[in-house]
Amino acid sequence: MQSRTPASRTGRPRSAAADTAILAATREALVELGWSKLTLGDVATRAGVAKTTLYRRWAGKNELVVDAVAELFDELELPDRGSLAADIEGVVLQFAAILVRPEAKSGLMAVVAESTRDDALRERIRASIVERQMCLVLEGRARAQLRGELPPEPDPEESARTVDLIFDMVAGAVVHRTLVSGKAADAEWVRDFTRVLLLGLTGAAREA
Amino acid sequence: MQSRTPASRTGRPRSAAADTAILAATREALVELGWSKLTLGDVATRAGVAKTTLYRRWAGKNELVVDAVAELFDELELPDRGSLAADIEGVVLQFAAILVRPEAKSGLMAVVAESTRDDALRERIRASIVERQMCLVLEGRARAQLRGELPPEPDPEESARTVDLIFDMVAGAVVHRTLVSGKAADAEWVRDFTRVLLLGLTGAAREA
Amino acid sequence: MQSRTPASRTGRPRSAAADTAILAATREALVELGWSKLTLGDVATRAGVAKTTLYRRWAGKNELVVDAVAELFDELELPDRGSLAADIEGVVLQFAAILVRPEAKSGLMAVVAESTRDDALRERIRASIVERQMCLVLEGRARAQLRGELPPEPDPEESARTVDLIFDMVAGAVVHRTLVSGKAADAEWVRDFTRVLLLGLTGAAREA
Amino acid sequence: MQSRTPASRTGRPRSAAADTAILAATREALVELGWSKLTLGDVATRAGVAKTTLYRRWAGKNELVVDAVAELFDELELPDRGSLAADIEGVVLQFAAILVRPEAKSGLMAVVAESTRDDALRERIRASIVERQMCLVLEGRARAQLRGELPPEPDPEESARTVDLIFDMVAGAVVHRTLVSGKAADAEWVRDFTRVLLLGLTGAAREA
DNA sequence: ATCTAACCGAGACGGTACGTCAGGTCTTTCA
DNA sequence: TGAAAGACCTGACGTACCGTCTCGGTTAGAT
Repeated sequence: MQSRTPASRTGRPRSAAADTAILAATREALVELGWSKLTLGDVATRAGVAKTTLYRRWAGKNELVVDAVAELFDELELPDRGSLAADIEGVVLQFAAILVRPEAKSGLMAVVAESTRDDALRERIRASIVERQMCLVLEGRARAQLRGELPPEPDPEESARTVDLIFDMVAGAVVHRTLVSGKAADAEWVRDFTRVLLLGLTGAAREA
Repeated sequence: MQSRTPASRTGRPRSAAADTAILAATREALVELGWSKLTLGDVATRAGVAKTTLYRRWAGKNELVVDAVAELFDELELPDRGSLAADIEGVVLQFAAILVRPEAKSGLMAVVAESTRDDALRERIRASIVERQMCLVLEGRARAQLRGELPPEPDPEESARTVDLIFDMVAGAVVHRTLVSGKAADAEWVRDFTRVLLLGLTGAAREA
Repeated sequence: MQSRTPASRTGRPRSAAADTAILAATREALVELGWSKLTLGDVATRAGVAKTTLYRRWAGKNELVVDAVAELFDELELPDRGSLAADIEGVVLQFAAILVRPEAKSGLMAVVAESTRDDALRERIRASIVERQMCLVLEGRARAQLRGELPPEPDPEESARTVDLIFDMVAGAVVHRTLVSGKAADAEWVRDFTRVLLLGLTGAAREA
Repeated sequence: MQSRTPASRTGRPRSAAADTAILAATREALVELGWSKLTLGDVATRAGVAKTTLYRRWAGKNELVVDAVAELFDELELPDRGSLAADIEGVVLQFAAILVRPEAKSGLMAVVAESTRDDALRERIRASIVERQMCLVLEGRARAQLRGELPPEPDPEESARTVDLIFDMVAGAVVHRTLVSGKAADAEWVRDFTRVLLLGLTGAAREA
């Protein structure tokens, strides 16, 4: 997670319970205070932990919040709902359900904003949050190809471009709907969105 | 902009030059320092203005940055490029060109993040940034309907839903591509995106 | 008072009422806020006068408060009570009565403190507050000499020294009692004080 | 001194050197700037200490200056000079020597002025400055009674009144001479003052 | 069975920025 | 042209957090 495994074998081991408590406290503080008013001292107090313990494990607020928020996305799954459309609708609804939770709302955009000036942070976000979502896109496409709903991709390079495009379109639309427009990504919206997306994708695939 | 027009006739009037200098200084500081290290004291110094003058006009960092960033979007236009696809590609490229500028990158996501806990701020963003973009979507659709590329919408309520959807898809995809994925929304990507989007929209319109 | 009579005959004349209002407002603010929390802006507001008007007439807080407090000492008198002891007791009681008023308490010591680093201010205090008190000492001694209670002073230089001494002893004791010890200079204390002082003075005069 | 002895045994202990440095820096700043231009930020800088450290230990400027000035009076002693007159002259000269020092001059009157509106401050002054002086008066009287220069006091209540009176007369006269009249309390003045005071006291004692 | 290294809590440390406020000055409009 | 209104700059205020440090003490694994 955050530890770079300092390869120390001797000495007292770090308390595993502390990690859990700190991340939970971070989410709790995000809900109550939001990103900008969240302070590491407060998180430490909530977690019943000294501030030094916290700094020993995370470099700062950004890294801590990334880890705390990342755990929220662990619950994303892609159960087989029988069709590509149903699969997409299912995962988008799951994704939207996470985004409306205040601990995600407050923290996610903020760390993304910070990551525009901090490459290490961006990489951390990519690895612990974005990567997981990207896997779902790949998995969904593979499943659709098995079903015959999508043709097998001819060119691996173009394939990667398409996956990137789909990912940005899906994630971007849900995030924008939820956090910028401030409206719920409810079942109706998700249905409309999925229809447009799928028609576009199949149409583009037919053209090629 | 920020003034609530106190309608005072007497007394020394506010310096109009100060507003311009402050907003420019804010953008300059955003470029150099980014959102989180930007301080109002520093902005005041850069603008050659007292900190109190700044606080007299803006409630805080958030409001100031919204106004500073909003000015960047004033340059968004929708010249008639002859077809809906060309119009969309044009405006998306403009939008992406703004988003890669560091003053936008640093500030925009941050204020959006803050707005998740501050309704007044969200409304300010909507009025001064989002609204402008939404107008372009409406204008582009009207133009496409005149050209016969899109059918006139039958139901005004569904029409509004569609516009919202398009807007979230366009803005969301570009923002996600640029700020989350951290890749350029270049001509090739925009072409791919536009093709998928238009096929989806026309397909959905045909179904209905 | 504070004006250096710039001998300007033209223009709108200064409002005489303003001076009165400002000094009264200053005393009022001294009572409510004390020296350190008194602000010129607040005084101006209370007096119904613009801050600029105030600065046109006084150089700053110190000068203003000196004038405001000085007016309190205008009421000091030395009615003939028939004996030196009674005269002293009378004037000391008057002096103490002024010192317990909050507008004097708060302001007097503060401007004296400031005057330790500002000779112009010390001179202003001397001229408008101390001088008046010193006159009473001189007047009282003259009256006592007429009555035969004190011998005429032989040496003018020694005479001045004695007056200074008496003045410091009287004023100092009352001020210390009231403002440092924080106890009332009531009739009993004044009687005790006067007895010691007079016995000392007459004893010293007899020795010489 | 300023600490309320929170009796916390854990955590990093407070730096004892900081206290010394801060109080010395305060006196230095008093000499250079005087009370009104002294700022806590400047004191912190001079002491090589953070402003927060300063605020952690003292509630504000007043409390800090009281402690800084109080240390000046630690050097007051009452060596046995053989007679009451000599004892008084000695201590008064010591007292005057402290009062002419600019760090005392600037600070003492100012905190007394502030104390007229702040009972906690008055008590702090009493405990750390006035009390010490009062002890000298008591000690001097006891010594004089041993020598037979003063009669033993018959009534404890009247005794306390007399001590208070003497204290206000001595301290008040010296302070007034030095800070209000702005003249030196030199050997000659002290001799004159002591003669008058002693004649008054012995005369009053004889009467009783 | 005791080292001993790394952990833990508490909290003081030097700093930076905050948002407010007062001191003075300057620039309007009004009377 | 003075007075009122109020915006302006300067700079101190007291607070909150930052990230680091120094404590006294605890908890394992290694000797």
